[in-house]
Amino acid sequence: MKWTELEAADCSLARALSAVGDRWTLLILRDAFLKVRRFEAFEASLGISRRTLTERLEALVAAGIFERRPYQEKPLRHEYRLTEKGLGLYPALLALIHWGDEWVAGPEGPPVRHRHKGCGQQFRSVISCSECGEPVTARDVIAERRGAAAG
Amino acid sequence: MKWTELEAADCSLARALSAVGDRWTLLILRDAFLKVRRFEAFEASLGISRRTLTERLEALVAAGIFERRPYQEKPLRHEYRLTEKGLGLYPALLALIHWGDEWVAGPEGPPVRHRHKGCGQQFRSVISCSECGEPVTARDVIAERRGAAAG
DNA sequence: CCGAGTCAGTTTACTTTTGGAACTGTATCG
DNA sequence: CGATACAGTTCCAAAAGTAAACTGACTCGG
Repeated sequence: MKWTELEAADCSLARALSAVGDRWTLLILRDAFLKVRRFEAFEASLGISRRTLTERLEALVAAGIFERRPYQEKPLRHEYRLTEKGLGLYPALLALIHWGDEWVAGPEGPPVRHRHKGCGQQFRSVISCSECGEPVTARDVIAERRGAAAG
Repeated sequence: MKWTELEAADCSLARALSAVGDRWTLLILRDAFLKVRRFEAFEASLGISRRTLTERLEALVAAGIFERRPYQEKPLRHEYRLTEKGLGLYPALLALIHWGDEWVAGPEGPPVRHRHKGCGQQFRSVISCSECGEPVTARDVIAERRGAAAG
């Protein structure tokens, strides 16, 4: 199977992954959420090869997750900024980070804490139900395929 | 950079990705949450090459995300089941799926809907603050590095 | 004006990973 | 006995990734 085929799959996860389901891509997004915007800054922060970085940035722009916009002329230089679509990935990143905090953190605990501007507290992300507001785990959910019910 | 180095990074996302940050791995997990457990079943469902599937399953077992347990003797056969650590990835998967639903679904809308056993309703996942319960977006969060504050 | 430095890539040569198909080995079924 | 099921393993070619050097527009200091 090729990754272009995945895009056409009738599965939101497969489609999401065809856009961002790659090791480097997710790390690039992490940096983007930490305000990294320029080619050299991504390279320095990640240790990614320049060729691969070029490819990933192009793909993310093509996917509408980054916007490539000039930040100076003479010489013309561009920076990469998250679009609304890109910002929408934040919950997924946060969920992954908090899984990492819980299951694979070192002895010193999570390296980064997150503070909620709204209430001023350090927090963990909680996934909850849009309808009743209760927290949701894998065991609380039934997946139903369009049309018929399914496991 | 090699992916073994990533594991040692002082970043929960990097560590999480060193375990599951790969296109196939996430799709394997999707199937696992849909009760797929056997080698041939994963292969048929995914269209992954047998070699790559073998590798990924071994890595997931080594990471403690899958447990490999016999389901028959004569001939001895094993199945792959999610551990608690693996089940803990559900919020991240769900967040990614709902991002896919919102941003990359086809004209017919999301292929799979999720129903909450607790309240019986179809729902979307909402990421919220563990302290105040309010929904959280990228703009509501300040990341603070261990020790000192940071952007 | 010259040489060094900055930034964003592109090119080249080499290594690693992946895909796909065939092969292995145990066991059951008819 | 031959066919089928299952879970891999092995082989080779193709694709993707790496590091390092190169390009090209421009700025700055002297």
